[in-house]
Amino acid sequence: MRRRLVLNGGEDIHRCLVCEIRDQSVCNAIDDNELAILAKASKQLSLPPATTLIEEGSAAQAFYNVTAGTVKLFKSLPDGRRQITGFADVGHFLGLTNAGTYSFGAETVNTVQVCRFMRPQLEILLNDYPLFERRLLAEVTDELAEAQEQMLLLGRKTARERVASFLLARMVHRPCQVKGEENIVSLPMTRVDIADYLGLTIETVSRTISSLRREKIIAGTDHHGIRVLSPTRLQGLASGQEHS
Amino acid sequence: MRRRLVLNGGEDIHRCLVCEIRDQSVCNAIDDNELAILAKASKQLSLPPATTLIEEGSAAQAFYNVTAGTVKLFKSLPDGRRQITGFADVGHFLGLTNAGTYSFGAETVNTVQVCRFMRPQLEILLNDYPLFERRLLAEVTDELAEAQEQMLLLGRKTARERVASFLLARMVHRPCQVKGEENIVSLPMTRVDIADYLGLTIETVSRTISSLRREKIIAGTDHHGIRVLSPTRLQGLASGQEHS
DNA sequence: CGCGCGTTTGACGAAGTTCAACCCTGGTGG
DNA sequence: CCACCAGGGTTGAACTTCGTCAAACGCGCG
Repeated sequence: MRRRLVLNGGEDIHRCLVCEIRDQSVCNAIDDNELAILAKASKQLSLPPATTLIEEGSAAQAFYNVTAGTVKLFKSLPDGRRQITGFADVGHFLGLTNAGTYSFGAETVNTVQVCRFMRPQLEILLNDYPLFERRLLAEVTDELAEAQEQMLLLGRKTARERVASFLLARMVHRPCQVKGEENIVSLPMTRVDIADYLGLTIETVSRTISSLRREKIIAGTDHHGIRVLSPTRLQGLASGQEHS
Repeated sequence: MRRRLVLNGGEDIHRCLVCEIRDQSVCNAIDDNELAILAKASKQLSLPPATTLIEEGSAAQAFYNVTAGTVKLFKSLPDGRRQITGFADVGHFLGLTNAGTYSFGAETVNTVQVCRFMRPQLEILLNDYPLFERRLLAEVTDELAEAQEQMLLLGRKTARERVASFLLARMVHRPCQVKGEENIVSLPMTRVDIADYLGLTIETVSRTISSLRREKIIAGTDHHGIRVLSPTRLQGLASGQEHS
């Protein structure tokens, strides 16, 4: 069953070997001395902002691993209403599906680098490397837990709670490494994207952020960066402990 | 690596062998002549309505496969607001998680039969039967797609569209087999559960159903059964094509 | 019979959307 | 070099949908 792929050059294996985010992603399930196979199975792409990676309803042909930047995943209604179901950033994969077609769309938010695996290659990896499959199962299970948390947000939280949850999640999940700048939240996406992610309108998002700013819970650096002044109060807001 | 479990009786293997819903579930990944191992790894439980299967935040010790009835999965906020993230019925599993604790709760809706796998046993099955793991990956991937669809509903659909989507999903996904009763939707759960699933209040759910009834799109049999008179119009409503 | 639970219906109010105007910033071209 | 323009963001006022509160209904069960 195991099929060996022949290595045709030195640069391919080099790519995966020096990949800085390998141990953040599913690729860390492949052994160091087998990286040639991984490198051969995938192709690295660099994509400008607002590039469509996946067209909703199109044939499922590829699987992507994000190595730089942020990709938004979404579903739409015929009349154009859109719900962003998640942001895939460094270390996350996208494009897994059982059906023959994608049930969702994907578009780059900023400049993005991905490794693309065509479906047959992915199948081979799954078959040959049990650890890879296990790691993928773990990853999908995590995604599902996140999706459930988001359903709670969309179904039961107020606008304030949604925005607070969003900022908090981005703060803890993607901390700014710069010393003394720990509580800076980076928001590469536009207000439209945030609104479509939180199930609100851009006006409500804008008003809510302004309101949090007036209350000194956050402070704006610019439109794509926010400093959290009181993580505690933000946490309280996010879990709905404002009035109780 | 493969560990053989010893069979200690005839009835255990019999249970899985005669299991009528096996090929609807992850268990169909296990070969007929290996069913003894499956039977040994699991225990069948019968549970009355409103039984807590999983306590939110408790230690993750077991994995369940539903063989009869319906289980609701949910997440809650400290003040009691609740979001039902899905209903697991015949053939579906529940209880998979990466973390050591469950991030969600689970409770039976009606009388339920489950097969319970303790975590160590599940690990063994995953390690020894690649097909089982593959099947589970497929199942979780499907769950994720469903979750995304539900996010679209919760974030972007109106009350009418939500109720229509819900009824339609239950109709196509769980057709009534009785001849001449094809368009009967069974609703084992209460209005509270429906509301908590759709991100609405019981009053709004009730009003919306009444409204659909007045418009002759559906007809009520009793409170836990509804006949769909016009699947086409329901479909139109569900996808938001009312005004366009 | 009467109690309790789940459901339905109505009147009212609040949260968030819609519509519209305005502002700010960065890029382009005269 | 600066004016203009376009796209994203903010703010305000009116409106709509859905939630809240309250009352009544119906059904099953002790």
